[in-house]
Amino acid sequence: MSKRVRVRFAPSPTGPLHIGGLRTALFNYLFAKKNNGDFIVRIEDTDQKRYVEGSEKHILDSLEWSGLKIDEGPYRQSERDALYKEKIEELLSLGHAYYAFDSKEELGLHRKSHEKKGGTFIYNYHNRLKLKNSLSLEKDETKKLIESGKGYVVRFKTPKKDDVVCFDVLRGRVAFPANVLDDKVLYKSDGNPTYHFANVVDDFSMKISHVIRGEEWLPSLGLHWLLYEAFDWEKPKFIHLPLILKPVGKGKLSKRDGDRFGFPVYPIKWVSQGEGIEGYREKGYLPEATVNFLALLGWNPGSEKEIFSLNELTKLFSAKGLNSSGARFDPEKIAWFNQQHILLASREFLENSLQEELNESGIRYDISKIPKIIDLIRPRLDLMTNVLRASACFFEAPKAYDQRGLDKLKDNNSFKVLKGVSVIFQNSSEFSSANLRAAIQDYAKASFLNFGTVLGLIRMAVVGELSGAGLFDIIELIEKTEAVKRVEALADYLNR
RNA sequence: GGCCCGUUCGUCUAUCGGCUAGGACGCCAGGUUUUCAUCCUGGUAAGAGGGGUUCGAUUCCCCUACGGGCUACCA
Repeated sequence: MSKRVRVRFAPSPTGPLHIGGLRTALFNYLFAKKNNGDFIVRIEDTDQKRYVEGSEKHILDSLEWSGLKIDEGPYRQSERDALYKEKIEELLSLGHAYYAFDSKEELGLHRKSHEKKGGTFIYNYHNRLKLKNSLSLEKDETKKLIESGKGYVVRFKTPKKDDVVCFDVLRGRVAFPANVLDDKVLYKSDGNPTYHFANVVDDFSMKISHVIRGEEWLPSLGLHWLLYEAFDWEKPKFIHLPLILKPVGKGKLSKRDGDRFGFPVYPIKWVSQGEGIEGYREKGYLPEATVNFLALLGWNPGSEKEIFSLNELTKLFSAKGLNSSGARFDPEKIAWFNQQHILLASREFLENSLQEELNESGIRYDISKIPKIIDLIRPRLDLMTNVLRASACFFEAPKAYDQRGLDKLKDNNSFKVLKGVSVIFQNSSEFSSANLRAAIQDYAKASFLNFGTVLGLIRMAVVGELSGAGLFDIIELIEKTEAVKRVEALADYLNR
């Protein structure tokens, strides 16, 4: 029997979750669900300086909105201090770690002087004996420094070897020359573990089977690998996901790109210091569409199908379909996914969305007409935020007329034509779409009018612009009194 | 600078050595809808460059170029 699949999404609460983070969470989730495993969330809050109030909530709310259900957690590293203390003691006694007393200033100086010479300062076996630490100092000196309260860090004692050979599921063998790996700080002088240490300890203690994370972690794989070996722990499998790149220009997608390109970078709204930045949810995107788009950015199902629900994705997902190169974020494609998912959305959902908007705006409506309205506006809906706009003509007379459209349409005869239409409407015995259409058709023919022009005028009267759902369907729905009123209104407007 | 990863249409991608290089978004044209949208049909457009290996390379290897990431007592 193979090991139970357990994956984790491990964000740090240093700000809102962005769309790239959501994708990492999504791939973890899909992998877990596909393999009947557990999706665990762990908040990596070991750096109290960078902690941002509200970000943990934003992360969790974003996951919930996206439909990613957490099986375990959220754990918080800040609540697991005892574990890390125990493990660092263990590593120290194993001789794989040591105390270091070099000040930040001293290290900064070293770094600077190396940089000047075009090199990089690396703290490891080739120079650690020349630096201030428990390996270079006498035992009692070390003890004195520890007890002095001036602060110390615990560093990893990188073994002296040629190559650290690691394996990544997507990339295969990845080797790092050991001499470029430095003795990373494992425990900070503030008494907290660093990311690297807490991360490895937690992944092991939580029995994580697959570490699925962003490619930005690939360079630290060597360190993590050595850490597992130092503890003699069995390693998880590692999958480093390619990064999401900006739509245009250089670099990876960042939190500031949203403003610049005019598309959201957060799943849901982020509020800080009274200022809110809208997310996909607020901009009218469906979570299904957002998830679908993200899933296909760097992964493919091996077929030509593209539209999937989250549930379908959990059945189809395979790490094999993951690819290893960075992908540019395409706002136009996510818009298309949204449209496709609106086309597929349940009637109830769309009805409720419309009713909510109507209630909020205080618009009175006939509930029995809602289903028909949804049918008419659905293929015209791109963003959920447009439900009201798309259905406005069913509830209210146009507040204004599209002037350019009207100018093209109207002539000296328009007033008369509209009056004629008004009479036909009033005399219509069966006020149905088909009937009305036939009546107007006859009217145009008998009066030697261009049917399209007549239709345009009526549409202008009813909708206020030359677009929207089938004209006679709208008219049937708004019923005779309202239809006549609107036609008369435009006639009056033209007669002024 | 050093280390690591990557490179197929403008963008997301398929291809597990045999290719007339397939699909999707976008764009363009046509059709349906007397509008708009949806939908349908067609078109546009690609394996970075140079070396190998091979009967045959987009596919495997090397070099170069380009892109990306990392290089903190941040994650």
